[in-house]
Amino acid sequence: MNNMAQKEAVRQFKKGLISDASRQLFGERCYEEVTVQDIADAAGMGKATLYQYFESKEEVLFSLLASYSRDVTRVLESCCDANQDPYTTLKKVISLTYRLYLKNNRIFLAYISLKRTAAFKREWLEELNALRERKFDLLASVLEKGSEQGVFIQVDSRRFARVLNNILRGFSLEPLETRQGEPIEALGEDIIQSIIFKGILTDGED
Amino acid sequence: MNNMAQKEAVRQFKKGLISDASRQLFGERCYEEVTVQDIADAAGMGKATLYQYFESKEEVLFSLLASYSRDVTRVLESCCDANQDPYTTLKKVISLTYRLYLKNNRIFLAYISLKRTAAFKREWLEELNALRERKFDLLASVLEKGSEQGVFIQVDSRRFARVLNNILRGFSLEPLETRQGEPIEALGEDIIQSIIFKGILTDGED
Amino acid sequence: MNNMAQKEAVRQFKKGLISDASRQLFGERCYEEVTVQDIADAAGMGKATLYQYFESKEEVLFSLLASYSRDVTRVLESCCDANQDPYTTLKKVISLTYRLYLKNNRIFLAYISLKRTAAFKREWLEELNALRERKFDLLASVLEKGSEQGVFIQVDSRRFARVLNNILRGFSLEPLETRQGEPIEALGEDIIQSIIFKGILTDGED
Amino acid sequence: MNNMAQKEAVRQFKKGLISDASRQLFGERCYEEVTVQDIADAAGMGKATLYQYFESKEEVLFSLLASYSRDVTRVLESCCDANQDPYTTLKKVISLTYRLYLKNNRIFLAYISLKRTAAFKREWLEELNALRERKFDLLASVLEKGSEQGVFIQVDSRRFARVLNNILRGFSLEPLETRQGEPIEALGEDIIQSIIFKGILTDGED
DNA sequence: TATGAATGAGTTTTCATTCAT
DNA sequence: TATGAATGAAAACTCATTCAT
Repeated sequence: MNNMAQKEAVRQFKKGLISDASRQLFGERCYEEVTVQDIADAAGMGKATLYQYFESKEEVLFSLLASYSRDVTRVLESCCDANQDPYTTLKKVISLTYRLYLKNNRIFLAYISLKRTAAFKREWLEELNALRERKFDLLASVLEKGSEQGVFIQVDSRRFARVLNNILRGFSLEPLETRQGEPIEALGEDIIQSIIFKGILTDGED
Repeated sequence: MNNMAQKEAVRQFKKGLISDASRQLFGERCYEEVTVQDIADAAGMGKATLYQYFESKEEVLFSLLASYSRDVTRVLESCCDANQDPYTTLKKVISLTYRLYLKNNRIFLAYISLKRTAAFKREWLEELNALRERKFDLLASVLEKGSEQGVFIQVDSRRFARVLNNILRGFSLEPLETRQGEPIEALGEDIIQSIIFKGILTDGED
Repeated sequence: MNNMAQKEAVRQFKKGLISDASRQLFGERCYEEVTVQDIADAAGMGKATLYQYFESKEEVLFSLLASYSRDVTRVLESCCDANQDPYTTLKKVISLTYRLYLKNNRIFLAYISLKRTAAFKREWLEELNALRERKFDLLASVLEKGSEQGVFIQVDSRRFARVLNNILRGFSLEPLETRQGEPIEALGEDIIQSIIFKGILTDGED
Repeated sequence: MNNMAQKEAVRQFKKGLISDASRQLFGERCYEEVTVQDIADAAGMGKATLYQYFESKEEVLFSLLASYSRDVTRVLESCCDANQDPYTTLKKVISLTYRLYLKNNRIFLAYISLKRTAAFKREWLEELNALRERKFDLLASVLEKGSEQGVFIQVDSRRFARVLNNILRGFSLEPLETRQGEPIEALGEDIIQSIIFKGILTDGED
């Protein structure tokens, strides 16, 4: 019978409730400030119930990180599959990646804080590192293709990927730095794209 | 009398001991992981003594942030004063700012977490915001000058400054994201400079 | 109708499954360390099902204690019935009782801890006390018979029974005190019997 | 200056307050039932203060166990030093050891429960094992001397010591088994001594 | 002024028991 | 009847901050 499958579906649905609640909360406040009780309340369940789905508060964060990383990878994969010219591909990559980064900026911050602690399991770290590697592989492949075609400059594509990643990360953190409640006019994607592609010089000086 | 000035000097010296110790510790571990006891030990004094110089752990962080922001401002000011061509000036600005950001990346992270909390006094926030404004003013002035001279592209110089700041911030956080103990070959300043100035396109496409 | 009896038989059978499982577990780990989930798992049923047969974890322990006490009583009764000479009878009593104590030493420990708590029902305590009384009656009767026949020393047979009980209890706890994994050569029953019967003096000093 | 010594003395005094309070509480209720808050309250201090003197609840128990074991050892040493005939010595040993065991019976029980857990540090176990060894050495030496002089029976003195220890332990636990509030007339030491020395047979049967 | 000592508020996690199917 | 899921109560422990000397 598909009783088993249904059970698992329900279970995944409930895990989803917890994930959604925590995603929301971690998006508003930082990891340490959000208590397990908060998450349970927001997910509409008892605190102990949460522990039936996640073994610890850290695992809740991990599941969010993994899901977010998988999203990034998926986005990159679909961009690559599209098989367009490197320039168009990269424009899309930048746009989609930036939006994902922006949405999860506080979770990324929590990751940086927690990954060194003992509570953060080695296997989680390895899974996230693997996803990270995959991300860089995909990013590098796009860049390499562009280099080969003479569209992008010639640089070690791996370093190139790191550069791109760092730039996007930097942009994604800006909203956290500026005072909440005083929303600065968002930095349009156009300017980001422009800088990345063309730099700030008007002309080939240097 | 001179006695008063001397006392104040001693006081500032002791505050400096605490600042130095905490700068060191916050550079190694994240804000939450460093205890007040750790700082007091590293500063060579009792825990209670620390509270004679700073009203709270948060104020210690604030003082570090303020000092670091003032350093950035000072760097920018000296670059501007040098009165060189915009391109040379900006190269220096990027190099020096990036280094300061890199050195204080963990402190910046703590700032993001804490600035919204009640423990972080409004007046501190205002002081830091003022320093931030000053930084952007200086950055924008450099960029504007370059734009006027036709060396840099024409963009709202304020947005331009934010772009630059975000990019440098992004690069400065990379060491925190990569797995400790597996030191990646650092991303040279040259590539950062190159991207910022010239972008990644080989040629004026788009 | 027979249906009723059969139902009750099934019920008793299931209770037996739980008892057997818990006896096994309480023999390996202490009461607090064994969870209700552990017992249910070992008994091959759901946790909630267990509560259809026992009202609480404490009652599971109680049933074990009662069963064990009844075993002791039964052993004593059979020894007395055998109608052998007091010395032979007592030797058998000591041997069999010691073995039962040894096997249930951890359960006895749990009993001591729990019997004062509110969760341990007064009626259970009374039932166990009654069984205890019965045990002492039987023990005392054996000893008294021996005293009357001049084989055993003359002491208040009730106190005598307590002495015997305490000595056997003491021996039965030794395996719990010694470091697990470093199994000491077990203290043979012979030496226990010898001490109890003849003491440690070679000769009637004092 | 003896400032340092005085500080240490005060510290030891405070540790003593905690030890005394916990000894009292662990004597009344079992280890699990006594909370850290209970101990702190009884010692007249805050919960966190207790953690300045002991690193964990387990360490409080350990210190009690160690102190009690040292007491036993000290008693045995003083008995041996007295250099009296083995019989007199052993009588004293039994009497004093029994009293110490009786006083600490519930703590001993807690030890049995906890020693296998991870929270109970290996070094504590080793220290207690060493004290235990020392106890058996002393006990064995008394018994051996008696055996050599032909006063006590000839048995491997080490096994002999274990026998004695087990018997005394058994007696010491009786008060825990009987229903509190219904104090049975205590089993006099005379009968314990008598059994140990002369056994229960009137005469050399077997 | 300098400081060790004291502390309460707060957090994660476990587990026996009940509920809903 | 059988059971997985839900849960509140409880407990150990930490740490920034204050107190007393």
